Amino acid sequence: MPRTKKQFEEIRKSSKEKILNVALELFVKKGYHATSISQIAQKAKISKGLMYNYFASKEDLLDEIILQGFHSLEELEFRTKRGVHPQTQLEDFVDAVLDNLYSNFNYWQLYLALLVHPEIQKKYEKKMKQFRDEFIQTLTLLFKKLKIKNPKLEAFLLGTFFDGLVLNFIAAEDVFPISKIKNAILSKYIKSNKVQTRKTKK
Amino acid sequence: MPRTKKQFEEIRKSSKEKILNVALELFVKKGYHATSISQIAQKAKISKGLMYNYFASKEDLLDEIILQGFHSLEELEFRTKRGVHPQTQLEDFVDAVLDNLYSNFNYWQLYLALLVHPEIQKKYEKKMKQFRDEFIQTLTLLFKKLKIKNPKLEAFLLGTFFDGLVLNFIAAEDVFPISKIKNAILSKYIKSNKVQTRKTKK
DNA sequence: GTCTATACCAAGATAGAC
DNA sequence: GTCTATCTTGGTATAGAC
Repeated sequence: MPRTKKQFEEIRKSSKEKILNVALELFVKKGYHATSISQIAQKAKISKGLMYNYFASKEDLLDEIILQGFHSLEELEFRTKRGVHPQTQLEDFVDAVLDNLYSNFNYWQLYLALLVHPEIQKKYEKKMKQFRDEFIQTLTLLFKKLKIKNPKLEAFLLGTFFDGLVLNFIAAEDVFPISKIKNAILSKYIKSNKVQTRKTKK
Repeated sequence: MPRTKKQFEEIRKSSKEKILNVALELFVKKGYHATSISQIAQKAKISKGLMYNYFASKEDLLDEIILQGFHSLEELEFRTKRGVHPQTQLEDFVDAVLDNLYSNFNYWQLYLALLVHPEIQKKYEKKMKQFRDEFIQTLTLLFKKLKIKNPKLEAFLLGTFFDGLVLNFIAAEDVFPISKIKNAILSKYIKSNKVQTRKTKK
């Protein structure tokens, strides 16, 4: 019996990757503890036993997913181009964050889920703190260039807002368009009436 | 020595309340699924069996806690005083939210923990949506009075910011003082240079 | 109202066949 | 590499004594 393209594709795709993808999806949707190995195996169409060929334990599976997640999040380009007007730099930065937030949504969601429970958070504390610090630092520098008062506080506030944004995207059914959000943010920091000088990607 | 009805009542209440408090603490710290009945019983210094005298199941316990949480959150006074300058109304509103955020921190944290997992969220969806809608509605009205452009979008943005704030209070070790945060928020919506007209509570 | 003992089950993990 | 069968543990929940 000949196999369809899709079937072939599925067989070809490595089992490990399938497990990782399915596990991420379920961990995000139901939470780590509420998701059982059986559920993951079932959805990935493999046996429970096979799981343990690729991962030493359930926790090990989580670790790999989170590592993978941090890697994706780190693609966020923190460095800002030199020689460009700081106003444009801020715009680029906000663009980059919002883009990343959309394209890596699953990982952001996982990141939040870790963040809300102090005990769980501890394990990945160091990497998370590093990520946050880098974020705040870049933004603070940018605000300084823009001559905004209390640049560090403002950086914290904007970072905080982005966290809330992820949260709301998870919860909300009626989402505000990203371009409106972007412009609303920028207008708070850039006094010019013509904030929207360029088209947003989305 | 015979006990009165009232005394029994009080004993009953105190045990139950102890369970509720301990469970809230553990659910928030470790998460619902990661917390076992044994752990709750141990920390509350009661037996596992007694748990089931007060609550039909672990899930029932969670339900009661969440109900209690919503009740606390609802104490937030959404209605704004009439006859007062809208600028002051906004200030009062922000004050009220920040105060509530501090005094009911545990419940806000629980609220976020529910929010991050779509599957869990579904169960309490209706109550949560109602709470959010009321919040946004009040704020939108206030922004309209203040003649701010896109009042509904701005209300969403500020609500989003508050969500992020809870998240950051959970995660961060170095927290910005509440009065600075308050002033930073207000200065974004009130153009006057003299935002800080009154002392904040904290 | 509170405890101990225990039933029952589902989850994580391993062994060994193919 | 993948499966099925099985072990082991720890969890929820119940029964019954005090």
